Amino acid sequence: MKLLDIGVLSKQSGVPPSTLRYYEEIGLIQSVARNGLRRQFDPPVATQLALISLGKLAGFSLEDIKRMFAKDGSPDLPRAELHERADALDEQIKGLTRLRDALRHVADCPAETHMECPKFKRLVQFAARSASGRTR
Amino acid sequence: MKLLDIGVLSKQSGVPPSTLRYYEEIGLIQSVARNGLRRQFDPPVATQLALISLGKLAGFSLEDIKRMFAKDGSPDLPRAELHERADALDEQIKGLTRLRDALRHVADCPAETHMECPKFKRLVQFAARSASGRTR
DNA sequence: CTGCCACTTCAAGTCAACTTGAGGTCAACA
DNA sequence: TGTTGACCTCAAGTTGACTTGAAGTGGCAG
Repeated sequence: MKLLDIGVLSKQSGVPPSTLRYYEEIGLIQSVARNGLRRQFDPPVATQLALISLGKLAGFSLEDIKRMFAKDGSPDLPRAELHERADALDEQIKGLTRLRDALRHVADCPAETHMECPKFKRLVQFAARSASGRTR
Repeated sequence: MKLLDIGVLSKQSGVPPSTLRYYEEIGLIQSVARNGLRRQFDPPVATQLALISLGKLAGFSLEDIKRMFAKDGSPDLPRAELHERADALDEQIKGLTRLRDALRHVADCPAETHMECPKFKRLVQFAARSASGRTR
């Protein structure tokens, strides 16, 4: 199997080498060899990095993410918890969707006073409610 | 108009008083009066707080959020930028949706080796791609 | 064989977003 | 009138996620 030099992986993934080293230090990813000094990674690490960036996007801490995946990078949670996470994501998606709708409403609504606009308030309160099943 | 004591607002919104003071310090919200020592807030601040928590959920920094809203808390961006933000949210929602789908797939897929499963990889790579229009 | 450059380690620094602690104040209740 | 409790200020501490800097190394290009 062809290995990826840290520099190559970094370029490919957009993640700086310092961050890759940091991720390895905290056990989030693993290098499998060295070429001289240089870390070499298995290609699937690229998928892992994609997963990590998604996890961050979803607001998970690196610790959370670490707990969600085995060292080979494949998800490592009991079925039930996976569904729980997925459900939580659904909630979050709902919140973001309503925030988006609120922004679009504001862009199109001629009213001066959005804080008083019932439609706006409804959108925001609703959105915040579904958002309050918190992650961070 | 009835004002809210910081303690009341805190209880109502779930945001600790220390955080409310901090938010005021950085100019994100404003108290309008004091009762003795105690800060008093206008009720619409509650809506502002909802908006702030949504913004954080979406991965915006407090600085970003501050720039997006006028001091009265109503969104304060040119129309075009509002649409841009909304579009960015759409991208983020797509990413999260695919992450969710990936998690559900894993929960239901009997394969041992998700990192090799083409469906899983496809979901993740796709998701990461739409996520890379970055926010933070 | 000599540079060069991207890597290496390790410690320390940075930034955002809060929280905590010390020492003080006020109003309301017993 | 005195005590209580929730607030006040201001400075310093904390946590997570990195980045930066100093001092060193290894392989490849010329």
